[in-house]
Amino acid sequence: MIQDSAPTNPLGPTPLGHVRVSMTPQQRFEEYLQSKGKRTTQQRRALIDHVFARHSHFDADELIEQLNDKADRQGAAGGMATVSRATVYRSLDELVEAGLLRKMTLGGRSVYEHDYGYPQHDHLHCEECDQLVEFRSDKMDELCQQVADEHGFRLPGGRRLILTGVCPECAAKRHRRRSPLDLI
Amino acid sequence: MIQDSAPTNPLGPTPLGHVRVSMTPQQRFEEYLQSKGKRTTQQRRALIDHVFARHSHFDADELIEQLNDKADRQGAAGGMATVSRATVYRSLDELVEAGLLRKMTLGGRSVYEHDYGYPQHDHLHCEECDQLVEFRSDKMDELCQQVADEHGFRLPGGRRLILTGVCPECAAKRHRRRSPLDLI
DNA sequence: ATGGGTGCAAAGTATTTGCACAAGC
DNA sequence: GCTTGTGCAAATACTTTGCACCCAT
Repeated sequence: MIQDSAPTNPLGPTPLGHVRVSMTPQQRFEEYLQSKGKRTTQQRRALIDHVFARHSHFDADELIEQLNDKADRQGAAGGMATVSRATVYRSLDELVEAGLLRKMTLGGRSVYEHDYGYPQHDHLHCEECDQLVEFRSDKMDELCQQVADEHGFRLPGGRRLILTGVCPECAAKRHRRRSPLDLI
Repeated sequence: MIQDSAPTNPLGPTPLGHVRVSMTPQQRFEEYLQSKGKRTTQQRRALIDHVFARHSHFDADELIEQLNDKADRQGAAGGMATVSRATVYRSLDELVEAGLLRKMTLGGRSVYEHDYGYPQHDHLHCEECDQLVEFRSDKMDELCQQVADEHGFRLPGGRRLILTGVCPECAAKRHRRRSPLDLI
């Protein structure tokens, strides 16, 4: 389970605002599917609707669980398709290929976030609790580009930069563990 | 298989030089083992000798393969212990805990590099060929610290920053693929 | 001798794939 | 109807773990 930086407000405003785009993710996905001769299925629709309902980081397992919960809650009447594990993995690849999602690897598993309609940014990752915090820095943009240039690296589709450390909450826990006085 | 930036010269000078340390990695590991009441076994010795014989990035599988090759080549006479898969994984954890190795996750698997006697640095990672290039940047040091501070993150034991993109070689291949003229 | 260490094989975890059936177009 | 998509279950890749035997102290 990926912890976002504001886990108590999953439906709140996105941390970094958003970029104006002319199509909804749904429309863009449909366009992508058509251009590839692929079909618009109930599963693909259910998946993209769910994924773009809110801005958060997630992995395949969370998504599978959430989709199945949702389908269960709506019951047979809701007409909501269930989506199998294999289809979720296959669809996530398509959404990445379509430029709608961005994939990154964090401590052994794949984590996804919105790419379409969302600005370039980097991440702070807490290695203790897995929390993922987004940040923007113009200086970082420049510096990354400079470093990449020096080594001939291209950063197509935007870079992926992850700064791993320990978040404030976990740092506090660590400190507490080391200071028995707090327990008196 | 992890590609290092200078794969043709595995025994050459380390990319970023090294830091003077008062103990060899072997000595330091032995010290760590003793402090933990652990034992100096043939397997642990074979492993640390091999790992610190040259500066490179590696994963568990490569290490297992290399150790077994080495033991085979030396034959029964060489007295070189074989090291099982499980022991390699267990020992790598110990070397990380001892501060001798640094572990990072790259595209789904764990990759290790020297930490002891090696300066702080960051990595460029090619997402096509998995090549890993080290770089040093004072500006990056400052900027990372600043970003971390702003978000209350601590970067204990040195940060881990990975900049993912496409290396010069893979960028060239990509370009070639898109330019059929090159094939005429 | 004795408690930690090792090897083996089995179990986990995350993801991919082959194939028969279902469903868009 | 024809082809793509889906679900299932098996396969794969990487890592961890239980346990009986081994060996460093």
